[in-house]
This record gives sequence, structure tokens and C-alpha cells, in this order.
Amino acid sequence: MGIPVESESQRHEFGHRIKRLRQEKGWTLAELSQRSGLAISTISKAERGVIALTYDRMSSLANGLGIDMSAFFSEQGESFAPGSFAVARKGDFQRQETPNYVYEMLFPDVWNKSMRPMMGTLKARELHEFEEFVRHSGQEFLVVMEGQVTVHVEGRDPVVLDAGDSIYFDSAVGHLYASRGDEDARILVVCTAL
Amino acid sequence: MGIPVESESQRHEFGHRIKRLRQEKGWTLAELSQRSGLAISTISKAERGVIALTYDRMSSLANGLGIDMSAFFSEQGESFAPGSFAVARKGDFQRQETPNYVYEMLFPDVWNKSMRPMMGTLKARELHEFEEFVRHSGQEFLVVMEGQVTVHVEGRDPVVLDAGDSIYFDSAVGHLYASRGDEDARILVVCTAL
DNA sequence: AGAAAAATTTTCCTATTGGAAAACACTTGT
DNA sequence: ACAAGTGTTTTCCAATAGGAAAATTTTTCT
Repeated sequence: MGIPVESESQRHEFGHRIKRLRQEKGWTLAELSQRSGLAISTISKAERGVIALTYDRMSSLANGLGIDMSAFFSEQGESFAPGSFAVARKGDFQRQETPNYVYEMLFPDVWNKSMRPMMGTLKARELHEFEEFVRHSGQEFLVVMEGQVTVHVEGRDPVVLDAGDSIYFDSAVGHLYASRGDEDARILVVCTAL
Repeated sequence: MGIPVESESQRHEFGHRIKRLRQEKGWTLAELSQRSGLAISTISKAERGVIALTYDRMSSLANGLGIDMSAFFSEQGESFAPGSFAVARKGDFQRQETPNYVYEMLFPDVWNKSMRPMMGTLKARELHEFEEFVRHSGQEFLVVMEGQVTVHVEGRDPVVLDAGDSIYFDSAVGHLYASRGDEDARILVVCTAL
């Protein structure tokens, strides 16, 4: 039995994805079992969300399906397939708001991009002293399109950038952007996929 | 004991990725345990590849880390020196000329970047019919800063981009940029490392 | 250096997964 | 309708993961 957990529905969802992947190829449980080396029963249970596969089995399963493990987790959007191509017109984006910024994710429906380009507007304002640095994996490139931006980087003096200036750094180092001066600043940021 | 399996090294690799993600945030096992709801010992074992996490725990862990599960699986070279940081002022670049373009490589002295950002000026001119498409590995992102650009992509109709528009595509597909109209066009291109 | 504190790894035991084979369900042919 | 064949689910038990607390290692203070 066991207590119903929040993650159970996720697991269920995950199972469906596996099943779809298998059925898209027209394979039976037996056939996937053969290719992946997992027992039929295991796959059956996993597809129905009865059990939570371990990393090892998930890996074998991805192998058997001939896909990369990350494909299990990329939501419905199409993954960046060879030959992918997408155009984003000015103002064509997915608006995102965080306590610190308003930014516009470009190409939100292209998944597994190795770069994540974003346009952003930094409101003219003071940086509050208690604001937390942002840290994440990957690398980051920023260009100032309009206005003036102060980049705060952990362990360094703040850097002031004018329009046309750019920086490139390791995203794991705490960082924070703020507009400087009266105008809002406009920036373009490209991160390597998180 | 048990027989060493092929997936064991993958699991090991996976563990390292978790550990990096945790340490980038400066968290201890206890802190991540708190946030994810997993036992300290479980995380410890997972990071060292001693055990293979089940889907449920991986999900909780991603949650605690504040990332999407897919982030666990996106490959990401780590050649870039940790903590790297560089600023490029406007007009501060390494000029490069090719038969097709004049472009300015930014941060030429930062090696092993996973992205290569370039500014470029496209001279107002006709596209010669015998010019060859450019193809290379990786992915490419282009934003038009000024002017109007025609992007020729192999097997597709040319796309016309105005200032503010952008495209994202697989660099392996033959491509070619040209200015359109009387003005020179100004573009920013970011490629994933060749 | 030595003590105290903090962080990580081990140990030991329970809970859950994973697999083989049996049971079941569904389809097809006669 | 029945049998045979194909595909999926259940059962049962061995193997493995997960957690609490003890043991160990590393860091921080004095």
C-alpha cells in the first residue's frame, strides 16, 4: 500500500511517456524487454506508474528505445532535432517575471536547445542590499542593447556596461543585473542550457 | 558486491552532476536534504554512484535543487574554467574577415567557451549565386541589431529579418547571411563551440 | 596543535524495486 | 464457440534502494 505521494502523479505521467515512445515504434513489451534488457514485468509496471524506476533501469530503457535520457523529460515540445530551424519576430516571446527581472524567453517551444537566448528589460531602480545572487550551471553571455547596466558579480567590484558592451562568465558565480541611471535598460542574455 | 555493469559509470557521472549542482549553490548535504526531503545518506550515496536513485527520489531532488529534471541529463562540457569572467567594451574585439563577412569575435582570449559570440557587419550587396553555404557542427543564434538581413537556409525559402528579429537553428544546415536594402546590417551571432 | 563544530560516509535495518513465471486478456483462425 | 497464439498484468521472492543514527573525516576556532 503506502501513502499517496505528490510525486506519484508525475511518475504516472512519466510512465505514459515511456508507453508512447514504445508504441510509436510499434513495439511490444517483449520487444522492448529484449532491446533494453529489462524484464517485461518491470516495463509494464513502470508504464503504469506502479513502480518508480531506478536510474540504472531508466538508462537501460533509454538505450533500448534508442533515445537520450533527456528525451524522457523534455515536455511535449519538440526537441531540437537535427536540422531544426526557428524564427522569432521582435516581440515574439514568452514573458517571464521574476522578483528581479522581467525577461522574454525566445524560442520557448524549441526544446533541448544548447543555448537559451533571452531579451530582458531592467527597470530603473536601486539594487536592494538583501537581494540574493543568482547561480546556476553553464555559461552566460550578456550584451547591453540600450541604457546602462551594472553587473554585480560575487567577489568582484560591480562592472558598469554601456550599450554595445558585453560580458561572458561562468554562471555558477553569483551574479545579478541592475539598470543604472534613469532609463530602463534593455539586454540580451544567452545562457548555455541549464 | 555484484557484477560491474556498463551503466555503473553513467551512474557515477550522474552523481557528479548532482554534486556539482549542489555545490554551485553552496549547499551542504543537510541543506539539500531539507529542501528535497531526501535523507542525507541517500543523497550522499547517490552523489558517489553507490546507489541508483529511483524516479521518485530524482524528482524530489530536482525539486529541491530548484531545477527541471531534464537538467540532470543535458550534457554540458566543463572545459570552461570555473569562475571565468570577461568584459568586452564596445569596439573591443578581434577583427576577422572572410570572403562573405566582416565580423568581430568577442572574447578571443577566453578559451574553451561553450559559446562563441560575434558581432558582425554585413555590407550592403547582392548575394552571388555561386557562393557556398556555410555548415558546421553546433547550434546558432542570430539577432539583427540594425538594418535588414536575409538569411538563406538550405532547402528553405530565404527569411527576411528586421532589427529585433532572431533565428535559432542547427548549424549543420547550410546557411548564409546577407544584408538587404541600402544600409549595412549589424548582427550578433552566437554559436555553440565548434 | 588540539578541541569543537560541521559535513560526509558507513552501518544496519526496513521498504520498495526488479525479474521469472504463472495468470489473465485479447485476437485470430477454424 | 473453442483452441492457439500474442500481448499484458499479477504474484512471489530475491536484490537493491532509502532512512535514522553512529562513525568518520574535514573544517573552523582558539
